[in-house]
Amino acid sequence: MPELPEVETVRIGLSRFLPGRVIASETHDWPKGFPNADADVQEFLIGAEILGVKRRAKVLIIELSSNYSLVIHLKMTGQLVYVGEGGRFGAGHPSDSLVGQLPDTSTRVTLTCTDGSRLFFNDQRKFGWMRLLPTAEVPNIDFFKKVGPEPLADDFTADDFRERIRKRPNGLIKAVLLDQTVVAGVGNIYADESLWGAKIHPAERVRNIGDSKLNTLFNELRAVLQLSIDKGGSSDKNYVDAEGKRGSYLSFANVFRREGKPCPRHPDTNIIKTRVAGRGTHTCPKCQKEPA
DNA sequence: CACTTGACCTGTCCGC
DNA sequence: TGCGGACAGGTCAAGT
Repeated sequence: MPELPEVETVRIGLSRFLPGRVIASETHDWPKGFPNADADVQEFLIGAEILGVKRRAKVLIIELSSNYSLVIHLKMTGQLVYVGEGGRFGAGHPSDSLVGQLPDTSTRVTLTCTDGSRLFFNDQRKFGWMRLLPTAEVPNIDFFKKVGPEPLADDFTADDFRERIRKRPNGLIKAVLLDQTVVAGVGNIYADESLWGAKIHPAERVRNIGDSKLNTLFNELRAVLQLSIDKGGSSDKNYVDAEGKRGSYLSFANVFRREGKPCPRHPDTNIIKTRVAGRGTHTCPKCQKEPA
């Protein structure tokens, strides 16, 4: 579920709560998702102070004073929820929250700090993972060696974007956008939203898309990602931020999960849902012309 | 090599 | 109400 804006929203939240806290204990029952040896956990996690929380692509990195880091991928249904010593932080309207009392049946890992606050790693579908690694080795994991540039980085330009996209001339543009080695952090929601913004059909081959369209796509992608971060990400079923709260981006979405509703540009034309590159795909048949 | 498809899991929703 | 099948926001491995 979580794409770049959701993971970034979690990072921002965790950065407010975690630094300075010291990990007192850890429990998990999930050898596949968190396979580190108990001895490493004892030596490098327990007693360590949390220094900071970083993000690269859709991966979170919690840096520890032991010179180790927790590296976490939420995949489709992962959540990282922090519960302060006095209970949940930021308890707003119940409708803001998608999680109840924790731990629950989806809780895979629980970290307890010396002040009694806790961090829960929940993951209903168990696709996510967590690794305790030496901080110096984090950039060397396979995923980071292959992953593309951050689309919101100041030095990432439209020229860079086109150059990377054009290395895959025969690819469907949506499949290329979703490929993490081309650009980091784009998933199904923001692929559909940015392609609608640029009026490009997701099944169009890259070689059939002109430079000006790719430039528009670059601008739309960055705008959509930034807007979603500003709105706290997209919550459909599972995603919540570090306080267990929903994000509101989907109420601003133009096509995603809006099948059967009118296209914002064409009130007389309804959004349709199809399948492109093996993924559910939302388009306006009027402004995104299907390739011949 | 470039591209596509299925597998990994669990839960939910939809049609019969 | 019960049951089977399709589907869900991500990545990899294996297939063509």
